[in-house]
Amino acid sequence: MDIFSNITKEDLERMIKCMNGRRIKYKKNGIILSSFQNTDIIGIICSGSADLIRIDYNGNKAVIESLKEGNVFESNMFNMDNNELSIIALEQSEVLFLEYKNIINRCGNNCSCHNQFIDNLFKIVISKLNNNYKRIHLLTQKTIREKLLEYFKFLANQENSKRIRLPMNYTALAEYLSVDRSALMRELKYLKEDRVIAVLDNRYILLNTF
Amino acid sequence: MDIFSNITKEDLERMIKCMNGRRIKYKKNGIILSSFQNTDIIGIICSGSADLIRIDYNGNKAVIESLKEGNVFESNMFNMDNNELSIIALEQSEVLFLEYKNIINRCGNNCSCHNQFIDNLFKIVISKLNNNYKRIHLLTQKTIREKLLEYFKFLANQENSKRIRLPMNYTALAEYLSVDRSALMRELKYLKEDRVIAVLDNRYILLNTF
DNA sequence: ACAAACAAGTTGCAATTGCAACACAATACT
DNA sequence: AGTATTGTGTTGCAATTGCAACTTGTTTGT
Repeated sequence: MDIFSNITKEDLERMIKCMNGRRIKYKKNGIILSSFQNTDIIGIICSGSADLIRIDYNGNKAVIESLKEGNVFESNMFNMDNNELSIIALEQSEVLFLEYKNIINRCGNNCSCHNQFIDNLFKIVISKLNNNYKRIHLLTQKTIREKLLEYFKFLANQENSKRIRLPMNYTALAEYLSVDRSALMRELKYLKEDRVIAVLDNRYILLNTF
Repeated sequence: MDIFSNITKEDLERMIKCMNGRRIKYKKNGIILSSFQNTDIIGIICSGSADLIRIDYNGNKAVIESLKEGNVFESNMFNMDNNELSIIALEQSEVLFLEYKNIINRCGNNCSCHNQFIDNLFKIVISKLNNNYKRIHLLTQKTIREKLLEYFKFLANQENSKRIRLPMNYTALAEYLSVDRSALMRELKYLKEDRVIAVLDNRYILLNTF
């Protein structure tokens, strides 16, 4: 899902001007956005990567969203609660900022590319929403076994096959499911012993139930 | 957050026509939308209430979102995965359907109310996203105690007071945090014993830490 | 006003899980 | 090529949690 899909290069350049676009470079650990600024903007990671993090009342940092090249963030979210949200560059990165009000209230030209842009943006946000619902579904499963099986079934459904490939390593999966890594490994072992799954080489898993 | 805020009644009526609006009444348990239909629409609950539910591979129903009067749902989400999502009326309800394509590609009139509508819609979706991130933050806490305290701190921050009012009952809270209700009650008791919180009459709680 | 339905509160016990502390394999770094 | 870092896999043990089975309040409906 690309924010610029179905938009020609010429239209794009014109539109970026129209939306008061500014490209800014950040060093590693640079603060791309924090709750203190409260401008409504849309940001696009042109190169590099960044994390959207929440700093909670105890000072703990939690990664809410990982942003990679081409990904989009919406600053509107920042003013919602008194939550301290920040976006931090993980490496040397370039970000394109667009003004929210110029996205919503388009210029007089009524260019169709602008509609396409809003369509893309809306679909990106909806897809984020959907990812969240999925994760919530997994997190609300009672046992690690259930979390794993539901996750595997998501993948199997997506790939339309009993043979699935994990898109992340076990350490990351444990974090995603919010369980202890060693406990996850143990449960995987039990699942193998019970012949519910078979782990093939590398990161491939075969589901015996579907 | 109202989808029609800052839009006059006259503009509204015009716009609804423009977006091919259709009002449909449903009986209790009526299917407002299911994954099988794949039209891109925005739905608004005019009266009554409904649940957005996921039916998983075992046939278990999980409520993803509770929709009340004035709330909005986006059917775009339905075509994302092979997930079986449905919206079911919980009581006699009326729903206004608007065509997504007519929302994005506006009519020639270039009316400002249309921009306002897109602004409202976008902010609603962003606020849903934000609610999800909050819930994920709570669900990823390791212990019931941490879940409760983070939840209380959200509320205290929102109300800017150590004295908070729970917006739901304990049964609903246990479900929201995905923990056993009796275990939640037990943890509340421990929190009281440890003087971390004090439970006032009804549903008011006083936080001793902040 | 009464019953029925729902919510709060309690507790023993067993199952699940997190934690700590490892060994070992794979990858990345210089 | 050798070292440092990161990921995998294992296990004992203690802490947390879910479950079951209750009792006691509190609402709601007729």
